[in-house]
Amino acid sequence: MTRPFQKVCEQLRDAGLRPTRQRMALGKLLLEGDDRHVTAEQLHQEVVGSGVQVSLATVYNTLNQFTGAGLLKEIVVESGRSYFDTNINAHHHFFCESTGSLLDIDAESIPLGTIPTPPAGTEIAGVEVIVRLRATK
Amino acid sequence: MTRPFQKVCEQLRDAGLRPTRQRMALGKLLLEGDDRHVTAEQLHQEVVGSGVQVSLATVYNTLNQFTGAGLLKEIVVESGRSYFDTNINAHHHFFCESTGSLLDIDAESIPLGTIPTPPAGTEIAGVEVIVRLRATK
DNA sequence: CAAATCTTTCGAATCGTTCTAATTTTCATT
DNA sequence: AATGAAAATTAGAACGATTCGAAAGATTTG
Repeated sequence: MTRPFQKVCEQLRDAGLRPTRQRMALGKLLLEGDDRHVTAEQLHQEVVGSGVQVSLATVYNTLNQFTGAGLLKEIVVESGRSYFDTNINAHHHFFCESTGSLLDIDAESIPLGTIPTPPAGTEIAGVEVIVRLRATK
Repeated sequence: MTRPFQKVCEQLRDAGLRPTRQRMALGKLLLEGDDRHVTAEQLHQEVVGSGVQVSLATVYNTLNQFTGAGLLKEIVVESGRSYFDTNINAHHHFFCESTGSLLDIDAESIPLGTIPTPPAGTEIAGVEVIVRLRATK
C-alpha cells in the first residue's frame, strides 16, 4: 500500500467527518488492526502516548461520532463506564467483572430462538447477549 | 395477615440486614407487590413522597445491599444509570432507548443454545439478553 | 446502665461524561 | 497562496450518578 492511512481517511470522509489530525490518530488506533474494546480514558492515554496531542473531550466526541457513523459499537456492561468495540458485526460478549475485560463471542456461537414480539409501536434494534463471568477460586 | 410487614422484616433478617426504618420503608416498596424496575433516583422520590425521610445515599446503599443479598438484580442497559429489578428469577429484557423503559422477558421465551466455554480461570455467573427496541415511525 | 463495638446514615467528594465559549484548523473559492 | 466561512478542538466548568468518610445511632457485653 503506497498510502498507508488512505483507508482510514476514506472511512472518515464517507462518514461525513473531516480527516483532522486528531480523528486520523484515533482512527488509526481504532479502525485498523485487530478488534478491540476500549474506554475513552484508555484511548486518550494511548493516543497521547503515541505523541499526538488530543484532549479527552475530543476523544469522547470522536468516539460518539464514530459510533453514530457505525464505525464502532458502544457496549454497556457496567454502570458508570462505557466500552467501545471496534468489531461492528453482530456478536456477543463475555464480561469478567473482576478484571473488567470484555471478550467477543461470535453471533453463531449462541443460536437464539425466536425473540418474542416487541410491544406495539416498537421494533427490534438489536439483540445482545452478555455472559457474565466470575473468577474461579 | 395480622402483621402486614413481617415478611419484609424476615427477608431483611435472613439477609443479615437489620430492619431499620429506612430499609423497611424501601423493602415495603420493593419486596412486596408486583415486579418493578426502578432507578435509585425514582425510588428515593417515591419513598420520600410516602412520608419517610431517607437520604439518596441510603437508597443507594440499600439497593446495593439488597442486590448483594440476592433480593434484587441490577440491570445495566445505559451508561450512567442503573436499574434495579425486583424480579430475581433468571429472565431477560426488552429495553426501549427512546422511553428508557424496561420490560421483562421470561427466560423460556428465548431458548439459548450452549454457551461457549469461558476462558480458563473463570466460570459463568449469569447470562443476560437485552433486546434493544426503537420506536417505529 | 455504661462501655465497647458494630451498623447506619447523610453531606460532601468523586467519578465518568458532556457542555460552553473561545480559539484554531480545514477547505472551497479566488 | 490568500480569503472567508464552516467545522473541529480545547481547557475548564458543569453535570448527574454514585461512593466515601466522619459522625450519629443501635446492639451487645460486663
